[in-house]
Amino acid sequence: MTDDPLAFEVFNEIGIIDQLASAMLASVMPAGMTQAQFTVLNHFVRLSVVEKSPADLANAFQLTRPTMTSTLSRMERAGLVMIRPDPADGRAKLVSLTNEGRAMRENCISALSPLLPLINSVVSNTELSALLPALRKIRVKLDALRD
Amino acid sequence: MTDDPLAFEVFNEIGIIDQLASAMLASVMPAGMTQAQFTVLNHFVRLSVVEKSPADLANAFQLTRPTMTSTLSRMERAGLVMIRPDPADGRAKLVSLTNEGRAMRENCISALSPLLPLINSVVSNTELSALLPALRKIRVKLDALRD
DNA sequence: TGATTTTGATTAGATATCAAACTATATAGT
DNA sequence: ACTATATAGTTTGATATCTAATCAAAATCA
Repeated sequence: MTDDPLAFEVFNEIGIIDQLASAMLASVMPAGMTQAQFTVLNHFVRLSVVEKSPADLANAFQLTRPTMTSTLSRMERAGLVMIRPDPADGRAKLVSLTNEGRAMRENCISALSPLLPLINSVVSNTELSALLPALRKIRVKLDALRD
Repeated sequence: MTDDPLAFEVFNEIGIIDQLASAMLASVMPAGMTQAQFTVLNHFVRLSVVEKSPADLANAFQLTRPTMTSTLSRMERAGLVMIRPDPADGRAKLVSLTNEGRAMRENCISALSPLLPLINSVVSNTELSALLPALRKIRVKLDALRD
């Protein structure tokens, strides 16, 4: 059906899967919540981060600083994060979660859990385990290539 | 490091890979060209499609019709496609490639080819072959889930 | 036939994303 | 110290994407 190079076919499948998975995720999220914002909330909680600069956050997610500025502004407006000037660096700022942000993260986690059985009905954990190391390796190397 | 459900980790890796791969792709594309538009050009050429409605295109790429309207408008403005009313259905339209569109697709293909050796330096074709069937299966089943 | 529902395309309004350009502060180099 | 360079954040302007709402035409059905 296609005579694309193998790599392009693989990346094409990956793109479609990402799109479908993101759509599923978005459809169960609390109103107003997005994947980008959830990722930020989750980062703080999972890594027990207290304060982090927008630039560090952008780096952590492989996003540009303008993108992070934009997402953080929305989150601040929604009361999910607090942003203050960095006392040690006149250029920088420091972002931290509010209680509301932590609560919203909990809501998201709860909202996400019904997805798991659905996904497991589609792919077994065995298959996922087989996939994960290969994907991780590709991600790491692809990331390293950006130079 | 994480105790996320396996599925979330896999989808997370897939998301990052998609982002990195898309960025690589975008960086070599001819000026003004985007992945979304290339996908449309490629679809017409690869499947030898002559004319197709925006709705059919949207379906083919799992996109909403408004998204397709938007992309097609830009492509029409850029002279890459022609859009005419469907004589057989008063609601519908028919999209076809212009010569300029075909030429642009060729340019994109040429621009993309230098990426292959780069990618192959990161993942072998053996690994890609191993991955493809599993990814394809997940994509198909995930797609079928949208109901 | 006439009313209801479905479908195709668009518009409006939102978020996410990027690159390029700008401002302000910090760091490095001479 | 002074200049040049690098870094942090933002603004601007673009594309892609979504949902919700609208309009027109087709298909269904009663």
